[in-house]
Amino acid sequence: MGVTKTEVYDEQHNSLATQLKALGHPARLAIVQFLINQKDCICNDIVNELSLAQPTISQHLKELKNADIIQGTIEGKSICYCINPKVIENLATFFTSILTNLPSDESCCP
Amino acid sequence: MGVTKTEVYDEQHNSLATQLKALGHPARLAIVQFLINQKDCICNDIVNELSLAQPTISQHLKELKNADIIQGTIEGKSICYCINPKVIENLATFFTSILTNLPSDESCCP
DNA sequence: ATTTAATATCGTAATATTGCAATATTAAAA
DNA sequence: TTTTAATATTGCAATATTACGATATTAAAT
Repeated sequence: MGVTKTEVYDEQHNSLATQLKALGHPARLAIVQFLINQKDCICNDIVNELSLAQPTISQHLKELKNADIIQGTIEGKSICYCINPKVIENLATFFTSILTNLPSDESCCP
Repeated sequence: MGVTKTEVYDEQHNSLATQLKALGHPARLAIVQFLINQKDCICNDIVNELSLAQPTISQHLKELKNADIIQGTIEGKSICYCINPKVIENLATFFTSILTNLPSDESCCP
């Protein structure tokens, strides 16, 4: 039916999935990378960085914002976007905690 | 046009995106969680854990395997799946490195 | 050899995503 | 006030994803 059955999972998995899904596109990763590389968070000219049309990038930005990965405010005729450190911290914690919970014996699946 | 323009991005972003996308679904996160909770990697009965039909879970497992998140071998009439620690390590590193590269001044985007 | 149990594959319907041209919005600049 | 520049929204076509019933595969158990 093409629609994810979110009601079947717990809230933690659903929100994590939303964030990971938002980052699961190379354009959005490239945008995040670009935001990191910027010293201050003047996030102009993303369009010139990527070989995508402006509406496409705008759409990707919207999705990143919906997933709370980035946050932004309007600054005159441009926009100031930057990364939401909370979410990144959340994700970093998630993966490192998986790592620590993995069995040390890696030979179980040859 | 509905198709991601992978040729526009570098290889690092493309492969990272593949992994994140694979994890960007609550069912697949739940599967990963289940695999972690299992002490040894006998990964049976996932179907009974989730409220999804068996073909659906099989499909999700396939995607996790394609993205190299899990690895498995056939064990008689069942299958032994477990997590690929390399990829998780890779993702953990990615997010922690973002964290360290973030400006300490978080007040740039109010 | 037949049955059983676990998983995979096929086919298909419903829905979501991707990308962009055209157009709208908005606020600074002229 | 008109222009300009940056970004957002709309609409749409192409493609991908999600979910599952039906069926196939496979190897152990009977």
